[in-house]
Amino acid sequence: MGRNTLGTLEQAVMMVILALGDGAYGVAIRDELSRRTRREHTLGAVYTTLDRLTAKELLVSYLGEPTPTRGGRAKRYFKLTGDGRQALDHAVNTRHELEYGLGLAGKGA
Amino acid sequence: MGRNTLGTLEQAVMMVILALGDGAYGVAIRDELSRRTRREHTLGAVYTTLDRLTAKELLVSYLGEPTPTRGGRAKRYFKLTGDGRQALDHAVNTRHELEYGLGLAGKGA
DNA sequence: CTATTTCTTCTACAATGTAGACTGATGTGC
DNA sequence: GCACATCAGTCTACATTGTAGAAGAAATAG
Repeated sequence: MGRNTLGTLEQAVMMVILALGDGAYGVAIRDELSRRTRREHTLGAVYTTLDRLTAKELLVSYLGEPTPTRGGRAKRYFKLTGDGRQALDHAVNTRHELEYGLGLAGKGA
Repeated sequence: MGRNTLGTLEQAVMMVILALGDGAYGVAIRDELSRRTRREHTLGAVYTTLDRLTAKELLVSYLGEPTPTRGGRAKRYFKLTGDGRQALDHAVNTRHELEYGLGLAGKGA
């Protein structure tokens, strides 16, 4: 139990959580993820990933207060753990190592 | 037939193929991949990925001449197709979109 | 108290990741 | 030629990730 290779979605979700700072809960993560990847993602897919990352202790979650809006039940917020941060950094480094020397684009549509 | 999300290994293999240019055949790909990711990969794992990418027409392969070294049988070389190049570029762009604004490291251990 | 909205959990299956055994093709040295 | 060491690629099987959609729980409005 130590082999740690993050999948594409896993990395994406972790990055989105960093981007959202506080306020990183299920629905918000899903929306920001869809926005940044220009692609729809279902809540189920996102939560599954969130759960697995939490099980691997790369994320931790805590419950917030319910907001006084209709249906505003308590949200579960997520943030990276030290291990999570480390795993993500490692993935980013590996990525750079792979891209090194290639003339890969970087412009969007 | 349109769903196109490249996995971590798939992207890595494609990048390594670009990095190797000509000379991108199984064993060489495995070695360069292991070197860049600082991690061992088995031939089986690499070939499986190579086959799947070929099936998706993101790669094409062609046989080379046998080299006159002991056991030097003919190698199967791989290169990206137009679709492959496009899929990789897309993945890279999405990645940048995700990293945008985060202060992610870039230095290795 | 039931309808509706917001958010989360559960279940199931498809796609990717990974390992290791197995097969085929060459040369080497007797 | 024959047994063997090498280099390369194929096949099989199972673990981990990706993805969807249905179901469940909490909250407010009326």
